[in-house]
Amino acid sequence: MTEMRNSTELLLAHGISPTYQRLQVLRYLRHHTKHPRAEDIHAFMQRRRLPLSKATVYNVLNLFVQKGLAREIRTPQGLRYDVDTRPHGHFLCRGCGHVADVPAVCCPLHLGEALAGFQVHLQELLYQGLCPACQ
Amino acid sequence: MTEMRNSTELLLAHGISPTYQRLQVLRYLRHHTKHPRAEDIHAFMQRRRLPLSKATVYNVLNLFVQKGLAREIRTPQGLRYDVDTRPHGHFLCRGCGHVADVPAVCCPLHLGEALAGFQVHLQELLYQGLCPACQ
DNA sequence: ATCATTGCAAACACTTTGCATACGC
DNA sequence: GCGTATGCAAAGTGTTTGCAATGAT
Repeated sequence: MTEMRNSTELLLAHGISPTYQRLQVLRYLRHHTKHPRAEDIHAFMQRRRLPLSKATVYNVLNLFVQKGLAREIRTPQGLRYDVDTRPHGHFLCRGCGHVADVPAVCCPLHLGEALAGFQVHLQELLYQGLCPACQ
Repeated sequence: MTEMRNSTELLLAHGISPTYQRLQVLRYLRHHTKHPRAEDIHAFMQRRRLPLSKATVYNVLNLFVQKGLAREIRTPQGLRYDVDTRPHGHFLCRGCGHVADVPAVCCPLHLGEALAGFQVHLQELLYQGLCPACQ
């Protein structure tokens, strides 16, 4: 991913004080585009012997979501995280478990008369099936 | 809901033997359009003193999903169930927790070139926000 | 009699929380 | 030094599972 700004600035811009652990999590999210689960992040840090407990991973991720820096992807295998908060959907392959991005084109934020009077704050679009490699 | 066929026939048509408990769950789903959680179904049966354990509720719901008789709706508050398996989305109100249906018009099953080569088996579309009554 | 279904309770996975320690301005 | 963040372990939640009892054909 092209880093438009460095991760410290990104945290500050979202009103989050840039601690060591938060930076590690953010950097992981920005460089690993596989939509990881909390467990993946924790395991990675453990492997690298970076200090970051599981509780902190969850705390940090929830903080990011709350501050609008990341979003959750609800899959049958639990929550995954994505630093790309622009409207777009996801495709979950039932074969390999990989989660791919789906362009926003496919998920209209504007509902037209279908939901007139409803205030939409968030949309989640998840496709499930088989990716080319798993068919 | 208009019962096109009775619930026993519906079970049989999906290759499910129509036991008492399965019929109760199916009837509940067909008559309560609020997209209930497993817990709601269990609580309802308890109140009515109908014999149906929590484990059986989960077993039956999973069986229905597996047999294509119902679908899961993944919300921040857990799984909800819907007997309407036709493609359509849902709107979750963050105020009252109500889940409303969103017409299929808004959720294209055909992805065009966006996901060419991917086999789509299932799509889930969830909007979150505030319903007219909660604004 | 046999096979499927149910119910209970225990197990389970994932996430959150309480509280003491450690850190940073 | 004080307010905040972290880490550990325990608690919580929603769901699944093992197994014995029950029910149906």
